[in-house]
This record gives sequence, structure tokens and C-alpha cells, in this order.
Amino acid sequence: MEKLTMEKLVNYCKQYGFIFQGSEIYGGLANTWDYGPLGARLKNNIKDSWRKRFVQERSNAYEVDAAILMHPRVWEASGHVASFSDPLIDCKGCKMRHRADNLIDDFDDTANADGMTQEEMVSYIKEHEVPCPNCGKVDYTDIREFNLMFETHRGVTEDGKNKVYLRPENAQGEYVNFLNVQRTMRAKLPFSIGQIGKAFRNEITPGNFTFRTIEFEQMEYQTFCKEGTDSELYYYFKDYARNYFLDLGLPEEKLRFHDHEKLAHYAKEACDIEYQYSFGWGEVNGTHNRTNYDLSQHQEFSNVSQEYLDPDTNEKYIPYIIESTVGCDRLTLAVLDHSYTIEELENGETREVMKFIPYLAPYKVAILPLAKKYHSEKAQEIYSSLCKIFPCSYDETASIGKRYRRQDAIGTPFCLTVDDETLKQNTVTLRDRDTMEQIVLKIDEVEDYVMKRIQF
RNA sequence: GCGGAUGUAGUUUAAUGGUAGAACCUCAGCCUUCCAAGCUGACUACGUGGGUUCGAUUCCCAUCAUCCGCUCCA
Repeated sequence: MEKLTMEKLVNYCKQYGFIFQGSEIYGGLANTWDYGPLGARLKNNIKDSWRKRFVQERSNAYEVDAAILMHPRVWEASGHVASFSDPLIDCKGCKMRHRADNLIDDFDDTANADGMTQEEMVSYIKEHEVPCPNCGKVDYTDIREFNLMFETHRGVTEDGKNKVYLRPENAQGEYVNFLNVQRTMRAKLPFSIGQIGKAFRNEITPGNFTFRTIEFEQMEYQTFCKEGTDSELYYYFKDYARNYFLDLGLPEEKLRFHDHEKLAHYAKEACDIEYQYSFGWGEVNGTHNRTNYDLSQHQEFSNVSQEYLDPDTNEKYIPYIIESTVGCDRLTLAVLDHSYTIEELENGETREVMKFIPYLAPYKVAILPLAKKYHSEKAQEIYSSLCKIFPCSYDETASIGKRYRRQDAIGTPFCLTVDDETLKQNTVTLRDRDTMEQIVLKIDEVEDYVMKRIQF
């Protein structure tokens, strides 16, 4: 089998309407991608599958849809204003870029660069003649603060007072609504708040197609719990997320856990689930034990108590949070990457096909009149009735074989053919993409048959 | 942000200092009753902006984008 390269997948996605380059007619904007008609369907199906597994099928789980723009104090409380930026410094000698704080800490680990301002770091480097680890020279540019949060302004004037950020993560939207959800849903711990939404990070990195983009969608899930039950939930959700990926058709051998050694400022335990993309292993899911850090911070910065009154014990405490977050675009890419298959035909030629599980397929059924001249009218009638139930495609151009192939290329699980028998006896032929079997059904049996097969 | 490579229809590509040829795809017509048939025809390209030149897709510069490698990555 031919090896899949990312370049092939990018082309394929463009060719069939899954993903296009962002702002393409203007030459493109780096690291932005637009989902086309099929890609948008696929991604929506993935979001629906997540909703089903993480919200609908779990008791005590609620979905919110919080604003992207939040009060600037949220990002002070979360720690993003202070630590979501990197003090970058370039060596003029070899053009190597370094993080100034790492440079100092590696030079002298008692120096404590974290506590320094930019000016202090610059003068420290000068005084102690910290050499470039790459070329040994001591000749640097000034520090440039590179905050990963996108900034914008509300109102007509652009000054510091009305600066707002595009959220760099969704989680804070769930945290600031902890009390609202708990009260209105009359929820007892442990309960969960999930959210699907966009986040923004001003990263300069190249991205492996849609794997790393400056604007991306996350499917986040925060479980609020009592201290002491946190670790058990942490391990539970690691497996829960993995099983979810398996259900979507991702193979076991292309998934692995990766425990973090270096923890973020809020985390006590952290583990990624990585998928083996064509370009290498990459994070799709992160499970974090965030302790009571976030709610404690919000309590401090907002002066609103975030304590939960435990009705069983009458204790008051700030809940711990277990976060399970899935990169929606990354999962979509993993599904595309895994579904894209190069098949060898009997005559030795190859063709490219998409093999989604039926639930994820953009179209469920393609309605094909065997001969345009005789069967189109009936086929369109069937189409207009079935498309009310699930997404269908209709195709009457070119030969029947070619139309089958077209549907295989975009991963449609069922092809429904209308022929003379349909006109005489109200039966249609349904071809199953996975088994290549053809079965004959009465028209009014199709809906039930397909519905059973596209469940998740 | 650094280094290297690349940029011609939707895709894969050819040629050229005198504005580009093909295959596949797509569409229309004829034909065709179950897995990329055939015939006829049609549409569509030199990433963008400058410069050199009588004339640039071709040479030069800049820029944008993509890929590979660094760097970065809560």
C-alpha cells in the first residue's frame, strides 16, 4: 500500500470539498483553513458524537456555550496574562532564538528568572555574560514579549483600558459559570460542564495542515468534584476519552497515552492521548487534574465565593476540577487521516477512498437513478423524502459505476439505485459500501434499515 | 522568527525571452439497465507586486503561501 503523506491528504481534502486553504483567492492566510461542505458535515458529526458521549449519555453533565470575549480579569485570574507569553530573545551571532528565562535558568538554576521583569533579565544576561548555548557569543537583541493571546479592543479608542482578549482556551467559560450551572441544574458534585467552541492562540509555528492553527475548536469537559475523589476521576476520564476515539473508528495501535512530566501552572496530573498521524504522533486529547486552582483564583480575583456546600456532610469547600479536552480540528484530522485509503483494484489500478464509520459520513445515502431517462423522476421523489431523515446526495450524471466510485471517494456508506423494478414493484437496490453487498428493499423499509446502521 | 526547497487549470504535469500543450476531473449532448465504457463538444492556469526588456510565465528583487528541518507549543 502506498504511504500516505500529509500533502496527499491536503490535496484530497481540497479536491473533494472537505477542507480549503483560508482566504485562498488572496494567496492564503497562514495557518487558517476553511471547512468545505463535506468537511463541515464531518466536523459537525464529530461534535455531535462528542455531545452524545460526554453530555447526553452521562448523568449530571451539562453543556454551555459561553462568550469568546471575557472580562480581562478572567485572564489575570487564570494566569494567562502573566505566563501565557514568552520572553523571546535572538542571538545576533547565529540567529538562534531563545527564551530569555530559560537562558538564565540553564545558566544558573538559582537565578530564578521567573521572578524577573524583562529589564532585569536583560541586565542579568549582560552582567553575567550568559553565552548563547549554540554559538557561545554574548550579543543579543532586546527581549520581545510574545503573548500568545490575541488582543482586540472594544469601543472606539484603542487604549489599555478597553483591551479584551480572544480566549486562548474555553475552560474559563465553564469555570465562571460553575455556580450558575450548579444552582440552575440543582446539580450535586460530582457534575460536569462541557463546551464546544473556538479558541485562539497567536502562535508563529508552522502547522501540519489543520493540526496547529491560530484559531481552533475545542471540545472541553470539566468535572467538578471533591478533593480526594479527583485522582480516581482523572484515571476514569483518560480511559473514557480513549474509548470514545475507538468508537469513532480510530485504531488501537494508532493511539497512545503520554504522561506529562513538565506540568502547567495549574496542573497536578496531566496526560495526553496522542494519535499517530502521517506526520508523526500528535496530541488529540488532554486530561488534566487542575485541582482547585482555577476556582480559587476566581474566588480571589472576583471576590465571589466559589465554595460548594456539600449537602451530605455540610462541609464547604472549593471543588477540584478534572478537565478532559479534545481538539475538535485535531480529531477531525485524525479521522480524515485514518479514513483516507488507497485501494488496489483487480486490474492493478489504484483509487482513493474515504472509510468513515457510517455515523460520521457526510452523506448517508446516495440516490442514483440507473438510467437518467427512465428513473430520474422516481429517484428524485425518493430523494426528497429521505433527505428529511438524514443527509442524502443525488447524482444522475455519468455511468452508474462512476457514480458508485464518486460516493466511495467521499465515504458515503449506502448507495440506493432506482431501476425498472422500482417503478413496477416499489423496490430499490441498496449497496453497502463496507460489505459491497446489494440488497433489495421496499422503499418504505429503507429509512429503518439505514437508521439502524448509522447509529453511534 | 531562522535555514533549505517549491509555486503553470480543481488535480497531475509539458514547453517557452514573442502571453501556454496534455491527461484525469467537471459540465452539456449522443449512447448506455449495476461498479471509473465510448464518441462529440465546452469550461478552466503561469501565486501576488515591482524591476530589467520593444516584449517576462521564463531573468532579477520583494512579498504571500505550501512542504522539510530548527525554534516554539498549558
